Amino acid sequence: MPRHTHGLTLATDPARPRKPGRPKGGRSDHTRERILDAAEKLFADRGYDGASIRDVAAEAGLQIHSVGYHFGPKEQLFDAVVARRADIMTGLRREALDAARERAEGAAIPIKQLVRDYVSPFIQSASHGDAGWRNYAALMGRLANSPLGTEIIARHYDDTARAYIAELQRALAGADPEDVVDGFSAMVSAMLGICAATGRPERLSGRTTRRPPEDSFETLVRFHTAGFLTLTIA
Amino acid sequence: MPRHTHGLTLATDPARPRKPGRPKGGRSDHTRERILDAAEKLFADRGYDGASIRDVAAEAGLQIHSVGYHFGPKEQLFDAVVARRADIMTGLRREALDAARERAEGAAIPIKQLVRDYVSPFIQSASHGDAGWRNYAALMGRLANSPLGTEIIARHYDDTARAYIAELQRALAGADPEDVVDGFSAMVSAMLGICAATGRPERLSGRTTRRPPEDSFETLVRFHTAGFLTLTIA
DNA sequence: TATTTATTTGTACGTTCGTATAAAATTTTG
DNA sequence: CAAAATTTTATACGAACGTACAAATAAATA
Repeated sequence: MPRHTHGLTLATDPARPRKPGRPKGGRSDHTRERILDAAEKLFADRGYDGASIRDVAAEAGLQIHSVGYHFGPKEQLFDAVVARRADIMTGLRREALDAARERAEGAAIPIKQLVRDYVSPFIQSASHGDAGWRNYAALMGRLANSPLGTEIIARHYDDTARAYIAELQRALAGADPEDVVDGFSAMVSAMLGICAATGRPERLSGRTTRRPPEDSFETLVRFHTAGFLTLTIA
Repeated sequence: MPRHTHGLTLATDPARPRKPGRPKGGRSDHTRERILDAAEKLFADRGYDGASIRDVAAEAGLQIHSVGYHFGPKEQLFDAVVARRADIMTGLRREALDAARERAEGAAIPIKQLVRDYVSPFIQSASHGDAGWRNYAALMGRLANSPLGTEIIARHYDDTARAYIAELQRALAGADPEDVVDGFSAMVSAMLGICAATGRPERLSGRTTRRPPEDSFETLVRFHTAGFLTLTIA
């Protein structure tokens, strides 16, 4: 019977092929992680429709049907790819928000702190994480303005996004709440753009090598903090 | 012999089917515009790989091969869709830049003016233009972080983008030029996000109806102008 | 009026797509 | 050791894909 449910474990050795038969200890997580890594890479490079399940299986060194066996239809695989790291991302953002609330002792959290806390986990992962994180960052950029993408993003990111927006609105008491949402959306778009590695910044600046996302981090924080602060002066 | 070249004309009656045979006055532009409109809509809704040439032909009320006859391979059709309105967009931005230069009389152009001039044509078109412009805006949002998309964007938008960036760098003399490029990228991302109609702003703000891009325009200009201005205070 | 050119229609080819079925292989369970 | 459960391999199916070819039709040209 297929298992379309999953629990998150660490990826292990991604190179060794597997012989048929039931594995020891009931752990097929090894294979599952391999599939997710391959799908993450291919979805990032070619998009949802551009990457085929066959390609994913080949990239993972498996037969076609193994993918469907573990994750069901393509859309569920896609969701699983997004969900895996979204859970980590959301955990870090929630922690940071809780810590900031404690430090503020009932007062509003400073804007700069909110911007930094939301953006930092993503940029740090895209800068210092493994290749998987870089693929994930590129994938999220591609997803951002597509119908299927925003549906999945909504499922995994919107709750935390709303929590940050609520704090931003509190800190920007005089501002139009809709403007704050626009500012938040701009911040997220900029964050994704910095990590997406499209090559456009290089083309626009005449650079030959890519500027690491980390180097843009402080600029992004200051830029958007300043943007938010002008929203109060209506 | 197929004609894979084109000249831009106005779209005409998009509903009447066509009988075979050579049209009067050598004008097949009617058909070409119909195809571009259909492709624009479907590429925006489903992405490059998600929209098939068959769907495009059906949407335009034509047979499959008419599309290939007029535009050649799929990628050339895609480029033609982007190019059509990119030429208009670039024209407006160039005009605005020339006018601003004249008004500045040799001095640096104010940041707010540059932001407004670059963003305004796109947002105004997405707000007040016909359905084609709204589809185009959604399409550009989808393209932004994909390899094929950025390649095509580079071809049709980068020259003008560099001209604006040069003026921004001049107006922000103290700032790191790379930071200015980051700011410009953030501005473009925000512009696209506002026009993309993904439904995410509604979900994040609890709104039921969509906020028209026009209502976000002044906010976007102020927000990003403020962001640019902080780049000088290193 | 006869010929050429431009555009559309209709059909077809080979490939790839997502998904399904069947069987083999190995561990776990009783 | 036998039976059940799990995960792999292998193969297959109908549908849809991008592209191409040939024929038909009507305007333009001579």
